[in-house]
Amino acid sequence: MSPLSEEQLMKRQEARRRQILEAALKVFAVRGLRGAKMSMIADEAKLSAGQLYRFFESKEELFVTLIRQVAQDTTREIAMIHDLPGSPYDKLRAFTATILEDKSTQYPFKLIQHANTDEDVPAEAKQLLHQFSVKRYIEQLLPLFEEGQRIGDFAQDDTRRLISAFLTMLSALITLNMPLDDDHPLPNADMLMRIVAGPRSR
Amino acid sequence: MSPLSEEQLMKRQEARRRQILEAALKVFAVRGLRGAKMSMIADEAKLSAGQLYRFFESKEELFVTLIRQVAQDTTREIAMIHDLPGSPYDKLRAFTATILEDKSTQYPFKLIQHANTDEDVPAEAKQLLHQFSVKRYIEQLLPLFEEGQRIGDFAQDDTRRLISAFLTMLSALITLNMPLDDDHPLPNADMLMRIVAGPRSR
Amino acid sequence: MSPLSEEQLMKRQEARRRQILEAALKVFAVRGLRGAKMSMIADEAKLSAGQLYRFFESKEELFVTLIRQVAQDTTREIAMIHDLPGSPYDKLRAFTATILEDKSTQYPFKLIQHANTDEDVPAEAKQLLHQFSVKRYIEQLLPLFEEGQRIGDFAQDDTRRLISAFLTMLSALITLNMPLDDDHPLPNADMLMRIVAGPRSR
Amino acid sequence: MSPLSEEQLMKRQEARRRQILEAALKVFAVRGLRGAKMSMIADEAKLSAGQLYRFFESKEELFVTLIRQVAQDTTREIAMIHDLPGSPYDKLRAFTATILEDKSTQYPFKLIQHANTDEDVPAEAKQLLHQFSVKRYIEQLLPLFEEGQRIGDFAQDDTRRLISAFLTMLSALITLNMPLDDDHPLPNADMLMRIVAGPRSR
DNA sequence: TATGAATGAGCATTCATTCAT
DNA sequence: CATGAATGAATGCTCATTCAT
Repeated sequence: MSPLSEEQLMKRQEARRRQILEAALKVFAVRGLRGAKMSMIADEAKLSAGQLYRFFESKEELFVTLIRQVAQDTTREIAMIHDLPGSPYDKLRAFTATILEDKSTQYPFKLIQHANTDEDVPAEAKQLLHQFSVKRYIEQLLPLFEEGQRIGDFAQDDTRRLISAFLTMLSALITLNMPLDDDHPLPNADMLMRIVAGPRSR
Repeated sequence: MSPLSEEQLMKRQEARRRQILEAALKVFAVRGLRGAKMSMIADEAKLSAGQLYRFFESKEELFVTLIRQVAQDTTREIAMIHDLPGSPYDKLRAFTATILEDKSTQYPFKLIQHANTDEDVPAEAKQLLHQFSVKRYIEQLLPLFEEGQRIGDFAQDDTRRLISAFLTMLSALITLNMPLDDDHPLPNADMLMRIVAGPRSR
Repeated sequence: MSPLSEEQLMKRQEARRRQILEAALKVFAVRGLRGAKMSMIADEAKLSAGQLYRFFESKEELFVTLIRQVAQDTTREIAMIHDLPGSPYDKLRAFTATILEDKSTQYPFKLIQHANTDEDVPAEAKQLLHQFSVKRYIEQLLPLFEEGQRIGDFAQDDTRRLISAFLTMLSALITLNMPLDDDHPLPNADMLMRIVAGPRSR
Repeated sequence: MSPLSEEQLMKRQEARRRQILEAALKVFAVRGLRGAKMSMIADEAKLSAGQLYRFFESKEELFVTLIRQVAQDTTREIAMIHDLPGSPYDKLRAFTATILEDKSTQYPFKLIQHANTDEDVPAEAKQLLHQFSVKRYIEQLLPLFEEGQRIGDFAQDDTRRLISAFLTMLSALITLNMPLDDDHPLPNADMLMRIVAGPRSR
């Protein structure tokens, strides 16, 4: 008989699995599918490379699993925007600021970027993202943006297109990750909100 | 023996070198440092793989050389903004639109993005970019932005910071290259100009 | 502490050991030395992989042990031929038919084939087989064949050579296991007996 | 320009390719698909492992290519039986003797055996063999056997089944390759012909 | 000098064997 | 003792770089 109860084993398995996914998220987010080495993920997760294969059949499966999870997580993350206080503008601004400031929040977005732009990303991963993340984000944010437009705080563009533009810029900004120039920080949430608010009339 | 004069030889050498750099630009821009294979660059340049090594010691040196050249080229490219017609806003908008529409103009920017975000990019390349390209861009655009701010068309942020933000977003947008969502196109020049124009007062 | 007496323990040990050998026989017979995975043997024996190593130092030792045991078992198996009814021809034919029809009887023969033909089989195993199994089989079958020859049912070849040829063909047939062609079954016992009976005079 | 003419290059390529196939035949025949290491094939062909991949995409493709070629070669080999002198029995006996004596003729047969019995052999290879080799062999030998039966030299079994049995035994014998016992050689052609001739009436 | 063939180091993956629990 | 998790050596395959021709 095993010295650990079935339940304990399951828990440990699950913990280990999460540990790997967390490590893989960091490494894949930073280095992309090709740049990430299984050994790096193993190191980051503090286990041997061989162990990874007890949980995931291949590097590719690990990547796709991560994409799947990230699609879920970010959906949940975005859902929380509605609970923030204030007007639609305030909510979106606060949400944006949080993402731009919190490094760990950025990993998922960076991973998504890599999945969208890297070569040799399995088609399944690209599919997953388009079907389950971006489109869903737009639908999630639709009420907020419509309200923002209704009360005149948001630009009067086509709503879905406005959301898409905003997400694109936010995503790009996160991926960029590094200020182009040491003396000047990355654009902040206020800068980004100009996209949404629309231009000052000149 | 040689049917070519010394001078002709030099010319051929130089042409060959430029040919390689041009090919490398395309391939590195699209696939990044790791994704680009020397064989792809050789194919694109219509040369044998061995020839690359007569001009560049290694893939890495080729990459760094390219970065160095691109830093120069883009400086020249940006300088041309001053010759465009109209107000500072008009000039910047036209410049932005051109870049977003013309694929070949995008290669240098994509390369710079890769250099900034990819792992394993030689520190020297990152240095080069920070020192000689972005800072220089900012100084180049400074008069234009100051004029734009003076006549009230541009937001009243710290000027250098405003330029930095604009360039970051432009750069990110170019690199992104792919719309996040099939149904919605990339943000266009007008969207991007909202960053510069500043927010509509709410 | 132990709820089992020394003797009971010994018994359990011995049972366990037999259980492993039985499982290993099946797996090695079907997949050969290299194709057999220790985990498959463990599964087949309904034990953990680690347990195998309490009884056998290595995969190789397990294999050699098995060969040793199989050499003994088959000797006993063959001895039973003498108890079959009828003439030497009848006995041999019945024996052959049984082997060709009964899958479980085939495991030992398949294992022997693998041991003889696979690369990387420890020299010790090959030795063992030659010394203790085939030679012994021949000696065991010698009286039967001599009697068969005496009464004119068997071909008048050198007796040992005739036995060797018959065993070789039988062994090969068992190992082959798969008909070369879907539409035609494997040669049966009667076909094989032609070797022993000798050719029809033409 | 290349220092070698196009034609010379092609020739060398082709020679190299044949060199690899020859080496692979030996190694795969002896060790099977799994047991054969690409490095062994490279060694046998006197080139580096990396080179193999300039000619064949993968170990599997190399294996399947070999199977395809062997299916052709053996068909040609067998066709030559009709040119041998004497009666059908004489022809078949001479053919059998040649195969059993000439080691190099045995590689293709051994390879076919491995392809038929090893685990993890690509389905395509198994298909190829059943479709293009065994069935074809039977059809090729059909006239010979029918003639042999007509003149009473061959047993009166179903002709195709008789051929199948003969081929199976021949194939098994070749694969076995090693005499079961040092003191007794492998069955020879005459032994094998007993299958075809049918049993001596007892 | 130009070619592309050859090498070999690097990485994904598998599995015998060990060992913490 | 029993388990199965962990390790690491081995092997298929890729690709930067070198070098014979």
